[in-house]
Amino acid sequence: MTGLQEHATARPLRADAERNRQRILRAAAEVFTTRGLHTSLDEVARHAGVGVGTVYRRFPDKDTLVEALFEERIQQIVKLADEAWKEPDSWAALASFLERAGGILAADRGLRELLMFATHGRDRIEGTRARMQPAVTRLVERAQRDGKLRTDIQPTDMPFVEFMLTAAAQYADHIQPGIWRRYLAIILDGLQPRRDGTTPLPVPALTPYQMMDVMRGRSEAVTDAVRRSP
Amino acid sequence: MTGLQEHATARPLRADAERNRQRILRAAAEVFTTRGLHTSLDEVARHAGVGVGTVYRRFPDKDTLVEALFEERIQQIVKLADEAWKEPDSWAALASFLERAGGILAADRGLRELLMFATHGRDRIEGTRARMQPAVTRLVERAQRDGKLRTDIQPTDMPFVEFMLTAAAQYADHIQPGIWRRYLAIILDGLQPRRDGTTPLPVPALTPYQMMDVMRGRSEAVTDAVRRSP
Amino acid sequence: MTGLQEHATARPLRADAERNRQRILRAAAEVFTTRGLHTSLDEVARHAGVGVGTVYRRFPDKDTLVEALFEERIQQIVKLADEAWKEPDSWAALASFLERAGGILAADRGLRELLMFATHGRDRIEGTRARMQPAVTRLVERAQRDGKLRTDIQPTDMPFVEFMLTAAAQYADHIQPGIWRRYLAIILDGLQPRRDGTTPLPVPALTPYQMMDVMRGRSEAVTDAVRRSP
Amino acid sequence: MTGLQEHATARPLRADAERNRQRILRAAAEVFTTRGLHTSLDEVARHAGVGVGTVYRRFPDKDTLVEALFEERIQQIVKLADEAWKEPDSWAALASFLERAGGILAADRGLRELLMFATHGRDRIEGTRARMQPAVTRLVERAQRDGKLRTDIQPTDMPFVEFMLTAAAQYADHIQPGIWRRYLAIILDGLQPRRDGTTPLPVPALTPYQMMDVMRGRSEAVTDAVRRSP
DNA sequence: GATGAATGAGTATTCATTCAT
DNA sequence: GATGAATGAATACTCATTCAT
Repeated sequence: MTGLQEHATARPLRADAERNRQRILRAAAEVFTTRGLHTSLDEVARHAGVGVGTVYRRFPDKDTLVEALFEERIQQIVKLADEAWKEPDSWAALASFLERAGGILAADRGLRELLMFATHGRDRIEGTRARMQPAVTRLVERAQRDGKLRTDIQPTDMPFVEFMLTAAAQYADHIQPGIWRRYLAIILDGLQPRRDGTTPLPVPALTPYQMMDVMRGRSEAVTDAVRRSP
Repeated sequence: MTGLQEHATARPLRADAERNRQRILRAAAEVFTTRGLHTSLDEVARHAGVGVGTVYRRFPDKDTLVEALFEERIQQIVKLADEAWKEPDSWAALASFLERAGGILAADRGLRELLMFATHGRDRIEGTRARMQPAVTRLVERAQRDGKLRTDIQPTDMPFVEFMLTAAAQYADHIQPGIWRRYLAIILDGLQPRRDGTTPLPVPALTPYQMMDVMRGRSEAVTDAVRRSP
Repeated sequence: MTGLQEHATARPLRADAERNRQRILRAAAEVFTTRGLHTSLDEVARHAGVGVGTVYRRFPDKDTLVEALFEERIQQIVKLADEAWKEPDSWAALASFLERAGGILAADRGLRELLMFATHGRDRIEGTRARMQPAVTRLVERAQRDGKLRTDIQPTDMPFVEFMLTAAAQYADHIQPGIWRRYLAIILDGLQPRRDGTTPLPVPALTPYQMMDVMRGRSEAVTDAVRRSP
Repeated sequence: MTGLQEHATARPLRADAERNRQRILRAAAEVFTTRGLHTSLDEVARHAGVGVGTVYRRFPDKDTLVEALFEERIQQIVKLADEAWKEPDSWAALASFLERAGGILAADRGLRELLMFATHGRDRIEGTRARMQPAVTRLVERAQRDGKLRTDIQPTDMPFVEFMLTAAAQYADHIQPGIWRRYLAIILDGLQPRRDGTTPLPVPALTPYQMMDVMRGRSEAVTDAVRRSP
C-alpha cells in the first residue's frame, strides 16, 4: 500500500506481519517526528503496541527502520514532483514543488534530523532517489527552456535547496512558523535569470553520480546520529 | 589571542593550567570536528593527554566545553564582521563577510553540529552574539542605503544565510569542497534588489528578540545532541 | 510469600523474570546487609549472577531497589504486630512485638542503614506503614486500658523505640550480640506506669501526620546515603 | 587553645600553621554539621579559605579530620561530665549530664553521622575516651550509692543512652525539635529502681574493654561513611 | 511468529588524594 | 609551607541488540 514492499525481493509478508510492519512504521514516524531520532526502539515498540522483538524481526536494526521512514518521505516528495509537472506554468511548477517539499520537511523533526545527519545507501533507497531524478530533471529543464530558470542550475541543485530550507526550519520554525518560506522566496529570486546580470556560480553542481555519494556518504552519519541517545 | 580567557572574572589561570586548558580545547576541537559532538570526554581527555578529571576541572560539564569552543568560533565571526566594515564597497563588504563566515563553518563538523543542533544560552554566548549584532546591522544598513540590498531584508536574516550554507556544506563539502559557495552565490543574487521585480517575502524576519530565543532555544537541543552517546 | 509482587498492578512477571527478580533481591539483601547501602548495583548484579541491565529492568533505580527491600522487611514487622495481638496478656503482647521487631532490625546492617538514613516516600511504602499503624495502635491502647502502659505514650512512640534499639544494635551487636535487648528492657521499664511516680514527658509525641513526614523526610536522606559511593 | 594539640608528640605547630588548623576544623565542623559527612574536602577547604593541599598538610586524610572533630566534641562531653559532678543531687547530676550531652548531639548532623557510623581508633581518641570514663563512672556510682539508679547499670551503658537519643534526634528533630527529650525521659524512668519491681536486664553491659572495641570497631565504619559522597 | 527479558558496553560526572609550582 | 592543578578509579544509568520462552 505504501510501496514499501515493492522492492522486496523476498516473498510478500503475511498479512499480520505486514500489518505489524505498518504499525511500527507509523509509530516510529510519530515518535521520531515529535521527539527526534534518538528515542529508543523500546519506545517505538511501545507506541506501536508490539514487542521490541517484533521491531527487530521486521527491521534488522535501528538504522534500517530509520531508512525505511526516510524512503517513505522521499516517495512523497517524488509524488510531489510528478504532480507539479501538471502545473502548466513551468516556473510555478518548479516553485510549487520546492515549496510543497519544504512544507513536508519543515513539519517533521525526525525527518529533518534524518536529512541533516543521516541516510542510508541501501539499494532500495537508491532506487527511490533514482526515480525522483527524472521528475525533477523534467521540471528543471522545462523552466530553463522557458527562460524562467538560470541556465547554470542543475537538477542536483534542487535537493540542496531543500537541505537549506530544512536548516532554516530546524532553527526557527518553532519560534516563527513558516520562516523557511522567507528564505525560499529569496532563493527563488536567486534562481531566476536577471536582466541586470547574474552572479556566475563559482563551483559546479554535483554530478548525479556525486549526488549518490552524498546520500551514501551519510550512511555512517545515520549510524552516528541514530545511535546518539540522551 | 582567542579570548578564551575573557570570561574568567577571577585571576588568570596558572601557566600550567592555562596550557592544559588550551590542550583540552584543541583536542576537543579536533575530535568534535572529526567525529562529531558525541565523542566522550574520556576521548577528549585522552587526545589532550590529560586525565578526564582535568577536563572537568576546567569545564564543569560537557555542555560548557562545547560552549567554550562555540564561543571561540563565534568570536572569530564577530571579528570578521568588524573587518568587513573596512571594505569600501558596501555590497562587497556584506558579501565577503558572508563568505568568510561560511568558510569557517564549512571547515568544521563539530562547529556545524553545534550551530545546527546545539548551544546553551549562557550569558557569555549571549554577550558575544550581542556584540556581533551591531556589526552585522551596520553592514546590512549601509548596503541598503546604497541600494545594493533588498530593503525587506533584516539583520536577523544574515545568521539564517549562514545556517543554510552550513547545511549545504554539511551535506556535500567532503565530496565537492566549496560547494556551499555555489549556494551562497545564488542567495546573494536573491538578496539584491532587481530592476525586473523582486518576489515579496511572505513571512517577516525574526525580531532580534526572537533571534535570542533561537539561540537560547537550542539549549535543550545541545543537551540532546551532546548527550547522545553511541 | 514476601508480597514483593503485590504492588505489581500489571500482569505477573514471567517465570524467569520473577526468578531473576528474586535473585536480585536476595543478592541485594546480602550485599547491603554485609557491606552497607553503598555497594554498587554492578556488585549487586554480579552477586545475583545477572547483568546490571537486568537489575535496572526490574528496578528503575537504586532507590527503588532499596525501597523494595525495605518494604519486604516492613511487611515482616507488620505481620509481627498482627501476630502479637493474639497474645492474651496485653503487656506481653506489646513487649514481644517490640522485641521481635528489634530482632529483625538487629540482624541486618543494610536494613538498619535503611531505617537510619534512608527511605523514599513512594506510595507503596506509605501504604505499608499505614497498614502497620492500626495494628500497633491496638496493641498500645489495649495495654493502656489494662494499666500496663503509661497513658502519655502514643502509638507513634513505638517506631522510635525501634529506632533507638536499632542504634544500639548498630553500635555493638557485633561485639556483644543481643546487647540491644538490654536497652529494650530499660525502655520497657520506662514505658510502664510507676506507683512511685512517673517523670512527665516534656515533649509531645509526633502526630501520625508528622510521622508520615518523618518517613517522607528521609527521602533526601536515602538519596544521600544510597548515592554515597566510596 | 582547644587542647587539640595536647597529645601531639611532635613539636607544636608554628603559629600560622596552628591558625590554619583551627580554621579548617571550624570550617569542617560547619559544613559537616549542616550538610553531613559527605561534603568534599574541597568544600571544606573553600569554607576555611585555604587550599585543599593545606587541609592535607594538617590532616593526612579525611578520616583523620573527621576524627579530630569527633575528639573535639568528645572533649566537650567530658567537660560536661566534670561539670555535672558539681551538682549536689546525684540523680540530677546524672540526668543533667545525659541531657546536656544529648543536646550537643542533637544539634549537629555531622556529629550524629559520626556517632552513628564512624569513629577512629587512634590513640589520642582512645585517650580522650579514657579520660571520660572516670567522670562518668563517678556519676553512675554516686547515683547508685544514693539508691537513685538501678544497680545493674554500668558506666558503659551511658554512651548507649546517648546513641539512642542520637538516633531519635536523627529521625525527627527537624520535624519536632527536642523530641529526643521525650525519649530521654522514658529512659530515665527506666534507669531508676522501682519499688514495684524492675525487669532484670537480660544481657550484661559491655565491659570497658569491649567498649574500646566498639569505638575501634567503627574505624572501618568511618572509612565507609566518610567515603560515601553523593 | 511474537514477546519481552537479558545483556553489557558506553557515557557523564565526582572526589579523595598526590604533586608540581 | 601553601596552593590548587592533575589524576583516575568509581558509580548510576541507558539502550541497541540478542535470545529464551
